[in-house]
Amino acid sequence: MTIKEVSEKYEISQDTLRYYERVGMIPTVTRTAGGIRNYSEEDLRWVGLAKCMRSAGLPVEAMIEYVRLFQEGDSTIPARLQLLVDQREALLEQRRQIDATLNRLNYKISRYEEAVQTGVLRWGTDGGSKC
Amino acid sequence: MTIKEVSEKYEISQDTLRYYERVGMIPTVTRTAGGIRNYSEEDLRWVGLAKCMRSAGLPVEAMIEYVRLFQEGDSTIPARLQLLVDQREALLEQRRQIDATLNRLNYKISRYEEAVQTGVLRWGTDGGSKC
DNA sequence: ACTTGACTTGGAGCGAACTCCAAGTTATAT
DNA sequence: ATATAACTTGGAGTTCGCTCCAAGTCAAGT
Repeated sequence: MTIKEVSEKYEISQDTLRYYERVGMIPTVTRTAGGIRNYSEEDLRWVGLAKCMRSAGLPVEAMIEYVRLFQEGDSTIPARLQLLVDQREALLEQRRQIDATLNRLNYKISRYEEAVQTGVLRWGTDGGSKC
Repeated sequence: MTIKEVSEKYEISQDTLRYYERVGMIPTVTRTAGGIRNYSEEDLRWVGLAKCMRSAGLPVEAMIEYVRLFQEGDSTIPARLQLLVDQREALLEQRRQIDATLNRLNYKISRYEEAVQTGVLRWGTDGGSKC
């Protein structure tokens, strides 16, 4: 699969695909004899994983480290597990923050909807929101 | 309340507090006769709101726009409502991404935990994860 | 053989959100 | 009165994650 096709399939720019490879966020991609990228099934799985992690906001650095450990072989399995657990914890924390902010946003939105209806904007000190 | 106290209370650096004010993410803070920041209750509420929104990853630009509309008065209430609704939608989308990534991460973690126990790393094509 | 278009690398540039610095001013403690 | 610490502004610098560019190479069609 060419870089163009991968770019379209995953909605990632060609520049970004090359960047991911360059910094080690995915392992070096298979090439043709002429040196042109020819993504294999496995390459595509790495692209998919990279896209997934980035879309949730996990740092590029974490993926780089994961790929590095992966390439070092089975002895790094415990380290990889630890890394994944750490990143999961980060995502759970991020989700808690989002939920707290959603609560606050929902409260404000309800006040504003009321205001748009009645013309009166009631101002609690923000509903005692925890965030 | 001095900038130092606010910085400690909200765990935001003094530089960041000044930056938020400078770019308009919070309205201009009350000053003493000598020109030193003396955060009022209302100023603190703005700081709290800014911190909340940023901790969830909402763009500084959105808060700047919200503050701008707020200062323009009641005629902007519908616009503010719209802005808040848009930001809520962005957060909900972000949370969906996080959940998809958590699913994938949980799957991988379970495989790795198994591997650490048994010494065998079973490799599905990633559990058919949707992300 | 030649043109056209897609691809290559290396490196520079960019927007977001801080973060740091310099030079000067204000408040506090002796 | 004076040293010291905390504050002020304006602007420069940093990090992250891309994104763009230049100069050159490769591949496909005529």
